[in-house]
Amino acid sequence: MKKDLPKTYSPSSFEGRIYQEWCEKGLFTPKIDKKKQHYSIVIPPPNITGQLHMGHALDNTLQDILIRYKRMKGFCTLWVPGTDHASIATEAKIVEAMRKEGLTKEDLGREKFLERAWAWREKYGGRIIEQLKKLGSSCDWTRERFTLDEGCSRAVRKVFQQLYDEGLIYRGERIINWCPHCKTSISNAEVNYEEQNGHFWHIRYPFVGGGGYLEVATTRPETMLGDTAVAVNPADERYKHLIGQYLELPLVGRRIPVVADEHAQLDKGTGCVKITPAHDPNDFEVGRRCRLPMEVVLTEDAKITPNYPKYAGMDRYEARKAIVEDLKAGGFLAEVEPLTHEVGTCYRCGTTIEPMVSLQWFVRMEPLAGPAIEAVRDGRIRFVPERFDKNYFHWMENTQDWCISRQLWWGHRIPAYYCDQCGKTVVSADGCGTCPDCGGHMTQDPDTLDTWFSSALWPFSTLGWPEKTEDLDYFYPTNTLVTGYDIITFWVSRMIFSALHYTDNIPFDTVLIHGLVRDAQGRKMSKSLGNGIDPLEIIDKYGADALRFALATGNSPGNDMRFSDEKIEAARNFANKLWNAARFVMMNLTIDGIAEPDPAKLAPEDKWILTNLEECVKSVTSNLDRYEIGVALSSIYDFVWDVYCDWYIELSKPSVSAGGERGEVAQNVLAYVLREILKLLHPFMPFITEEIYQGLPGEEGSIMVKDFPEVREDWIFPAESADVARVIDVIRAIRTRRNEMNVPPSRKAKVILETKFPEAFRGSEMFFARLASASSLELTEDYREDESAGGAVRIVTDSATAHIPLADMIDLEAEKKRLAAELENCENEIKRAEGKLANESFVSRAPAKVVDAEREKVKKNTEKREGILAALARLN
RNA sequence: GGAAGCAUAGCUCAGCUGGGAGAGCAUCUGCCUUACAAGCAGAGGGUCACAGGUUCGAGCCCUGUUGUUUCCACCA
Repeated sequence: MKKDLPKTYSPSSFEGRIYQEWCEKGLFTPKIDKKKQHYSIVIPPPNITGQLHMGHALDNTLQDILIRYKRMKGFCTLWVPGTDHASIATEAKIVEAMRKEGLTKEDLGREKFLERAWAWREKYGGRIIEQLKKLGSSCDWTRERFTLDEGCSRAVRKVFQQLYDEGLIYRGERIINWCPHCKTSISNAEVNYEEQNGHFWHIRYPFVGGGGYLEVATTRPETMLGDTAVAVNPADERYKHLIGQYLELPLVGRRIPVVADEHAQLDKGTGCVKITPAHDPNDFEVGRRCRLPMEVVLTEDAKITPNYPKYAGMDRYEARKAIVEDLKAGGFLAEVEPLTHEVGTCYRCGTTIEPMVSLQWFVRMEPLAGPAIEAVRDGRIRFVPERFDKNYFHWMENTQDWCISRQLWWGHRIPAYYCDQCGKTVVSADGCGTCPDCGGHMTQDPDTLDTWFSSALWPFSTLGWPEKTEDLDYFYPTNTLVTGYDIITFWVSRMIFSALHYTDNIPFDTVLIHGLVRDAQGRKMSKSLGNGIDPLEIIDKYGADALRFALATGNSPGNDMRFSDEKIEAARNFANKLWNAARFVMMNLTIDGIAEPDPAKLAPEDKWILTNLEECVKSVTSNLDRYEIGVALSSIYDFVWDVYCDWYIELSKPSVSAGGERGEVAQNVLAYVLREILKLLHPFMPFITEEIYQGLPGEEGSIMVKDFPEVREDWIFPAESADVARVIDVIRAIRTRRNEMNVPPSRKAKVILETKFPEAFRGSEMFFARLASASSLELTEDYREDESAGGAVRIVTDSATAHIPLADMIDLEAEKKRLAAELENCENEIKRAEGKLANESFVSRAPAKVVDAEREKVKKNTEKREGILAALARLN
């Protein structure tokens, strides 16, 4: 129903209401129609501990734009929402909260702890969902999922068992990354390397029974307690003869052999490497090759074990100090060099990780990686922008086995059971109470799985897999996955190999990668810097539409962007502009519905705006189809502001106020184009477009389920458009001239237009009156100076010369100069274009379109030159 | 040690398959022209990092250089 809009644009007054209406009408829930093509997206599930930040806002804005666009394009669309249990992050928060109460996990016990965790999830898990709603996300909330819900858990257990049965999951003692703060193993992908200042300590290891020493160098002297050998390269002439001899480990007194191993490099350090198989990944490998014993010297909180009474209980850094002191005192320390090196840290808490030998579960990656690489290589899955596939290939090709067990309680408990009596291991998705061999009691593995193990299944577990559900059948594989480049290795790659292995299908066909949202200075937003911008505050102040606009505009796939006050203000201003344009249209509407414009009745300016609209539709559509969301949006911005508002609304005013049939036609075109604009813009700015749409006369239902504009080739009118462009050119030229001469708009003046295109200007009196301060407009093909007027200002375009009798304002000399400059300009243009056209190979090789454009330039500039020369002649 | 991105107006960034460089903000000038001062009408401002190459034609493609950011990697 037609209604007038409030005078000021205040998004907070309608955004909440509109979102609620969409929900109540169930518009986010698709009706499965097998005749229609599906388009589905699964949300990258935010952590339940999380609050909406700018990264989420960007990620979800992009997804919502795609989903809304496809929905309007007639696809059966589904956007599956949900949250991630985020085992480490959540458990850490709960432990932290408990610590404030003076409690530990162990005080509570597993069961009570999990009760707390679920309560936490109850309390905070919904928070981020509410925040996504404020952003306008059109997710199907009836299908909301959680990585730890029953369905996802079943999928996880099933996958685990299948992989185990196939021999792709194994349990073994390997060196893993241990976080002494989180007290769990983490995968290689979860380790961040940071440059740190350290030292290179050179230590002398004496030979057993005297006779000199070998010098080794290490960055971690405290691990020497666990040394079980020193390695030299078998090709190293300096040490070759010493292989097989024994050294006495300083401070400990253990006899350790000198072994030969390629790991020791001739040109590095002293060429001798101390080997600590239990606390270094390389040494672990050396230990296996040389069958060395493993000596564990650190506990799970990174303190020295009781086996070394002198240092027992010291944490690794204290122990380092003490041991260095003792080495020095014992005369074993040869040298200390300063050194910067990369140190692994926990991606969650930043603590320096400790490589340790530990019994853990692993996924064998090599057999899974091959097909995953193939799917991207053969184009079944495409990264946008393409360059990220290099990233992906590199990781996939070099990936090592994935450590999936975590010493945490919050998560999917590993479905492996061990017999208390005979030690048999049973892996079963359905649980196992008694030992199939001896009937003994089975105890389930206490560990849980890496959070990413369940997220890896997300695209199909959320659709019901392993059940054969209708959703899975219809919506899978999904189409676009939208995520940041920082998460390709953690998540995207794992979804790909998981999907290929379990569902025999790709999880999605396109991965749209976006960058990070940085602050106005280009810094990463972070808690420690305190430079984070809260999207919710932005929404409160400027509206969700403005936030979405600011995030979507001027940004291309894969690139970082900065967020600043200027950007969000510009976005809000655009919303305000649209609001006011709509307000103008509605104030002037007397028709009770919007009809298809009838070409027979249209004025040239109507045809001009429709032609421009079609160009805009073309640009928006093709750019959205190529995921160029920012470019698509700026096409709309330009059309709305520079074409529709600045020109068409102004050009339509005379018709609208004149009324009658012409008035109604103009009204209808105004409203029609506005409605198409709203549809084009709806995916980007859903709230304001819906609010305005609801006020249009004769429109029923929500804009979000209307058809997206299609290009209408029959509404492109090149001839009339060119004529209107001529009028606009002349008006612009007059404005510029008047501005230069400081003539106030209040001073009206007669305009005599000398033109060879009188048809183009016929009927444009009102345009010149309103937009070029003309008191009257006279058209002539053969201008003769009215001597009594005493001279006039001449304004020359390629299609007309405007003569304006503002004799008293003219500075003759300045006028001559200006015209001379314009003439020179014009002649340069002609020379340039003619030069090009004189070039034989240009004319023969360049496309006809380009050559014609050059010819057209010559023609236009030649016409313009004539006008300028005539104007100059009159000055003398 | 490998790999990638970026370098365009004072600032922040667009620039689609190569066909005479654009926006927002900032600056300057003039306007309350009843949709909008969150606005209107104008103006100024660029050797598209540098050096070569391919091409009739290069911001765009190729090579190298410089600066910068990021990712990956087991450096004792």
